[in-house]
Amino acid sequence: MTEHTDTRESLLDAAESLFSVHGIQAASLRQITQHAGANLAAVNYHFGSKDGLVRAVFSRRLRPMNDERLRQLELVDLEAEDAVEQILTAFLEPLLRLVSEKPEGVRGFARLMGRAWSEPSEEVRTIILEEIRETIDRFMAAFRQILPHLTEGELMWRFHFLGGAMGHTVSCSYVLERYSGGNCHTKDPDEILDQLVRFLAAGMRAVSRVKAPGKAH
Amino acid sequence: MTEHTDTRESLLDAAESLFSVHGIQAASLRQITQHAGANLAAVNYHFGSKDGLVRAVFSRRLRPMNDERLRQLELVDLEAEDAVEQILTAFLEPLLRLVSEKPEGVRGFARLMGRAWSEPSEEVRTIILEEIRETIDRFMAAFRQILPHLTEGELMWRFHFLGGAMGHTVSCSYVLERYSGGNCHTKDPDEILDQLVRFLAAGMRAVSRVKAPGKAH
DNA sequence: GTATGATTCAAACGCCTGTTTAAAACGGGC
DNA sequence: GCCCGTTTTAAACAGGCGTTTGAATCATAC
Repeated sequence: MTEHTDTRESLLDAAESLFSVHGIQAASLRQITQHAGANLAAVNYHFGSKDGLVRAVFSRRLRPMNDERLRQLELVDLEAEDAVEQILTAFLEPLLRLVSEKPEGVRGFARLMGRAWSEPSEEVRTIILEEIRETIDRFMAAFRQILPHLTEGELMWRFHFLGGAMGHTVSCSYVLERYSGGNCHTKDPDEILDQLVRFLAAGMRAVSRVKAPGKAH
Repeated sequence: MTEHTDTRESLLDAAESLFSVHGIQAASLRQITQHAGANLAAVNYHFGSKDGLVRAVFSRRLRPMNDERLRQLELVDLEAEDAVEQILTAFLEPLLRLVSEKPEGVRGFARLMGRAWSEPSEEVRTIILEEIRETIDRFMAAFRQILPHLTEGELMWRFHFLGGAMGHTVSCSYVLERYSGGNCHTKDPDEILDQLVRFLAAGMRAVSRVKAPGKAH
């Protein structure tokens, strides 16, 4: 019988944690296996290669996270005055919630996720993009519906900015923590979410470059 | 006589370009020196170590860029209605201009810069932070002056989001290029600047969490 | 020309990487 | 008891890394 998920899971946890601290490339299999209490060869046995491990680390969390995002999106009232805030919350909350999750490794994933957003490695970006593409399309569609005066290009730019602010926030808000001298509570996900939504909602609502801001073309 | 800046400069160019494509850690000295037409030992001779090279790559561009930012900030009319846009432009334009600069390596620096923002390596972040700290303080002061209703925490969060959107934009707008199917002109710095400023200005102006949005406390 | 300091060069150093191997240990079915 | 597929183990592999060395080359000053 296969499926002794014990060391397999330990490896994922250790990898997730170490990837988030040192970066994917810099975290070696020797570190990871030692941290997981497993043999060096275990990674290649269970995942085929380091690349396979990377893929597994992301897949494990991305799928449930994006499912949750879509679940929350379905509950949004697109007619409401604060529809923009509701959509943003649906997109951001499932990620930000991980920041304060109990096992340390999960918290690491949020950091890892934000950094992976701008990974140099084509491989990593491809993995994430495949996993997240449908989610992005669905959220873009929602924004398109409630912000019809925006051009398609504007919509994409703004979603791009949104992603940048989000990724930067989850991956290095600890920099802000040190720098702000106690003015920012970077450990409180509700605070982060509130600040992010407030900022991004205003940005999404900004007047269009084309002249007619209040009416669809 | 010392100061044969020929290979020294070639090394900086090659490093800048390769760092931006593969990441700092993944770009090897063998790649870099070969790309620069220099000997492997040249890096250690001219810069002492790979770390020294990294430091030099950043310093070469950061100082002039931040000088230009501060120069433009001095010209901003803080009484004007579009003061927020003016400040944002002063901060963003010097970086975005590099994206379209003529030598390929310079363009690379913008990408590198955006990615370095969330580098795992403490070393790299320290280098950048030292170089940029005064600039950040000056821009924060300007925002504080024209947005007095914001709390200190809110100001920092919003500047943090600003940095995230900016970094993400310069480091991986090529992803957007491929994904957008021609709707976004990611090669046109004026277009990028316009979209960014429009979005971020609205975000900076968003109502404060505390109840009094129009008046200072 | 020759001495001098700066620069380049090929070669090697020791270390760490991801991966592979073949043998050992384990664990339930018969 | 033994068998067999799964999992673990220690050891080695080939190759890349940043760095060091000491001799060769170059440019200049005398």
